[in-house]
Amino acid sequence: MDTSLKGTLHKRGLRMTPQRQLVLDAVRDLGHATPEQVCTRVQATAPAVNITTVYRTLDLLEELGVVRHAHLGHGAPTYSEHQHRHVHLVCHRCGRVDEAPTELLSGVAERTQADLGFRLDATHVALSGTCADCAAEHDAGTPDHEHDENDAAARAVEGDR
Amino acid sequence: MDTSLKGTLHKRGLRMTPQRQLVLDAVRDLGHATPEQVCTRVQATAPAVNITTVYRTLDLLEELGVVRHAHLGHGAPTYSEHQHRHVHLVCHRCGRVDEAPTELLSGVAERTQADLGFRLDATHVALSGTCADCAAEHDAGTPDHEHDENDAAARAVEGDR
DNA sequence: ATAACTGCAAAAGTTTTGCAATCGG
DNA sequence: CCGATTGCAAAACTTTTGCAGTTAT
Repeated sequence: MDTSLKGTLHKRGLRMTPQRQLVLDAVRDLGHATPEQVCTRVQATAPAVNITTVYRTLDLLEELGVVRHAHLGHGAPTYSEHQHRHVHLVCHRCGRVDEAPTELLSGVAERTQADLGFRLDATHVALSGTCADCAAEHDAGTPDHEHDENDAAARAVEGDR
Repeated sequence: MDTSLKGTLHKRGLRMTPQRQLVLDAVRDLGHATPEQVCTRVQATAPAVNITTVYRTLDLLEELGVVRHAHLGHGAPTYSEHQHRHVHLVCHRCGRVDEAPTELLSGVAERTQADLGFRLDATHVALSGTCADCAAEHDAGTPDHEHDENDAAARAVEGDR
């Protein structure tokens, strides 16, 4: 079967366009990207492409199963290739996104299935925490902040319970 | 130490107001709620309260460590009591939110710490998947949809690779 | 009294929609 | 050619901000 984007589109009576190829390329290159980031990347090559088209194309590619999105914490969803399966580890201090193999959650998946009948989709998940660098900084006593997450407040009350 | 909201506020030179109490009550009652939902709930009692106040109050309560927010998948963040620690399991078919004890992820936390130095915050996380009911429906061959997530598309292409 | 707080209106940011022009097959 | 696709402008939302009036202490 035809696995190319063009082929996938044609099967549905849809058309191949330069914009669609560029959006897909951008998603592939960027790894995890918000619609805005994808748009910027696309516009580096084709400045005329409108962000509306990016939104529409991302939706379409997702419907086709070519890309998927995950919610990595704050506002915007991020898109990545559907094939690119992994667990996201988002640092809520610096925003960095680490990746881990989906096997990381296989034990958890078994337990949610057994206990609650809940089938875990490991790839759509974003685990939140503090990355190695920020943890080191923090331990070294550098109390700097640059993000919106509530880790400071959380820690502050950690002892309350 | 004074653990009441009033006391917590006073320690910082802030004031107790009916609005603040109502917002906190709403968060407690609702379990997981978006700012919009909190606002609706508050307005059931005090219709004059503005959504701006709800946003500001949620931010404040979070800063005080009284509530926390988590990103449960789609757009809006949801707020819950800070003490109410658990892992969220969001069904991307029906939107239902199950809860599981944070211990569910303790093994994972150890591994991310060991492998990547990543310190997992289990409570800020939303694990995504299919809840028992929707899984049953799906297995029974009822292909109905009501949500924005990409599970259908994902499954559709599962065989492509 | 007086500084914190609130409500309102307006701004800012993001995503969606309507439509005429364009372009792929 | 014909209908899918695009770009633009405007709409629809959600969240934030500025300010004058109100209220807790």
